[in-house]
Amino acid sequence: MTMKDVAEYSGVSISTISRVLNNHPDVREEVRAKVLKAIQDLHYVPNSSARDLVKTQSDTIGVVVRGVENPFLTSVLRSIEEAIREAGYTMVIHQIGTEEDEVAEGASLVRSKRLCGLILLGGRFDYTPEETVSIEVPFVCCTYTNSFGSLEKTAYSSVYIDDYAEAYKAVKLLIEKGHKKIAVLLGATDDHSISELRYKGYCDALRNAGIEVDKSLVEQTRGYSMKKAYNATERLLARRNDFTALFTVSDSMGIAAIKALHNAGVKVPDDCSVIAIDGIEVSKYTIPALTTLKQPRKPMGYETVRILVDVIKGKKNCQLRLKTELREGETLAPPKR
Amino acid sequence: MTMKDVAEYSGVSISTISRVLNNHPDVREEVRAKVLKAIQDLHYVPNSSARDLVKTQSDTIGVVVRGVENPFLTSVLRSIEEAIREAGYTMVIHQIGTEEDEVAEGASLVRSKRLCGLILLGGRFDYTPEETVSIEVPFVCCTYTNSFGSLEKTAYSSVYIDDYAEAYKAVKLLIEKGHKKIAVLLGATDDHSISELRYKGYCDALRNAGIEVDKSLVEQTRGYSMKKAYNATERLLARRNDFTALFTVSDSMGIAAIKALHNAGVKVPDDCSVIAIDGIEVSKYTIPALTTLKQPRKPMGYETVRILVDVIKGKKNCQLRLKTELREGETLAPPKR
DNA sequence: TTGAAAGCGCTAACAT
DNA sequence: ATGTTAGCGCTTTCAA
Repeated sequence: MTMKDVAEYSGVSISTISRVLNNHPDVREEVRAKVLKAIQDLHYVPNSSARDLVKTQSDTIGVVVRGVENPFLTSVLRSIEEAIREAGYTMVIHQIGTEEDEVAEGASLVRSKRLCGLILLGGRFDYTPEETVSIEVPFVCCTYTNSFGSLEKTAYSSVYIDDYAEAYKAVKLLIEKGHKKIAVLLGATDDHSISELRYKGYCDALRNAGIEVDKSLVEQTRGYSMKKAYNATERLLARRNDFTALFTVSDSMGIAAIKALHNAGVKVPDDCSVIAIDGIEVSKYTIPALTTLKQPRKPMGYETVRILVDVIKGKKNCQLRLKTELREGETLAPPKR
Repeated sequence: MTMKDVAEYSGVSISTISRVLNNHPDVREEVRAKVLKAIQDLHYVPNSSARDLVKTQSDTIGVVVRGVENPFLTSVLRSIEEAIREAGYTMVIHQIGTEEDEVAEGASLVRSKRLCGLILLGGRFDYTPEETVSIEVPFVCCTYTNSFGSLEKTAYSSVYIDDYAEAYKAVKLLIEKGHKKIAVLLGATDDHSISELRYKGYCDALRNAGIEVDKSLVEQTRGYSMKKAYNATERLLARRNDFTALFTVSDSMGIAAIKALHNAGVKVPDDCSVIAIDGIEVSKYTIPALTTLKQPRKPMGYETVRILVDVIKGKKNCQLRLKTELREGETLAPPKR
């Protein structure tokens, strides 16, 4: 079933079919109707390979995401998908594992599928100009920006929250409640990731309040699974049982940590307050509901696509910083001791 | 950057490049090495549109999923993706909204991308032969089967759990604990969906235990979001406050229901037991941890792909029924009253 | 073992 | 307003 079949069926040439398909103006209404009917009758669907081949670039935007199992990224992905569709583009998702490199994978995807743009959803913070040139098309980093890298501002776009400042804000909330012994659960303190930035925010919030950072209150999960967060909390508890508050870098970690605290007989929030960053849906329904700084997931996805489309159409690259909003749950209380 | 460039760079013809790319045997080792080097030097990546165009079918498997926001489906998707990659195929995901029709979308995708096979992840249970012929390639229903439809067994494949029997099992567990007033939370009782099947299992488990089905203990959420489940539980509680156990058709609903019960002062499991079906990760970490029948998500994804690939290669269609496994949480107790 | 050449289905420039 | 035709980059006969 090709354009040729449709052409024969409706008694016109294939160029006319093409014109109808692409909404070109110069087709007689009568002919257009006839062709449309033929397309319907034959259940004709254009071959996108042929279409992409002849236009040396497609209308396809690639999204490279490291692991769809992350519920936060999943919900951003959802809004990216909506936005791409609304903008009239097609999306192709490419999932990668923890070890794979999103830039290399993305660059390969661009060439292979002749993408017109690329979205990196949850990636490294330290790209170099050398590696990103290989991407060749406009790209935007979604949920993060090039904090540790050496990219020119004009070379990429990003939509992100200020991880340092937001973590600072979260910890400050704990301090304002009266907490002094505040533990933190994070991926790692020195991996050039979101964790490192948020760790800095944690440290500075403490220092600016005159509290010294105590390394034995810092626990690294070495991964983002709930299981690892649970185990890390157990390690933390084995070492220290006197902290009155806990800051976790993600909601998932927060939920797992609360469970570990609970199982160890530590009541949240009475014995220990907990605050996190993300604001995924399920953490509204945990008991107690998690207090968290909610990332604007929907705007994040929509703005990412808007900026990408703008850059594709010739506008300048830009970095857009979004703000979180406190979603009050039930995990905050003043310290008892 | 095309094969032509690589050909010129390495001083051979494009057919030779093609042979190297496709691992054809008759290429001199020396020439093969030269070509491979050229490909590396030039960072050449084949244009998949051109490749797909010439081979009238691609090595691409399409996955149509209704809403990635469903955490259960998301984790099945993850294993499908792994399995497809391991089998040497490429995956294209197509998300659809609640109102769209997966069969029509899938059929269109097949023609548009010349797919060699299709996976429907979470779809309707009532396909007719007339609509599925349009799919044209082998397809498998993942997480469900054609319980309400009229498809011949030879016309499709599926990998699923026995929703009726598993719901029966869940409710039986509650009955064995001594419960008699058992409420149920589901999407709808008559929508030809997973909810309807599980509702039947609920009814029969009660009847076989000599308990009459009480309609006022049946609450329909009319959707699968946590918010709707929460609100439905509130409606249920407003109507009845004497049930001692609750069966929910999904983990997400179960978590939301527990929250609603908790907020209404009903203690889980002391005042009310809860059991669900799915076994997603987060429900291990809620307080109390949800008792649930865990679906074999990983095997489900892998078996789906294995069967699809088999059918693509000429084997017969088949329906594979998997079993759940009880994951004991902390939401089951005998009734107090 | 290698090269030349004919399409795969489509778009767009050109011709009518 | 409509038809003819030259590719887009690749695979695959067929010839050498």
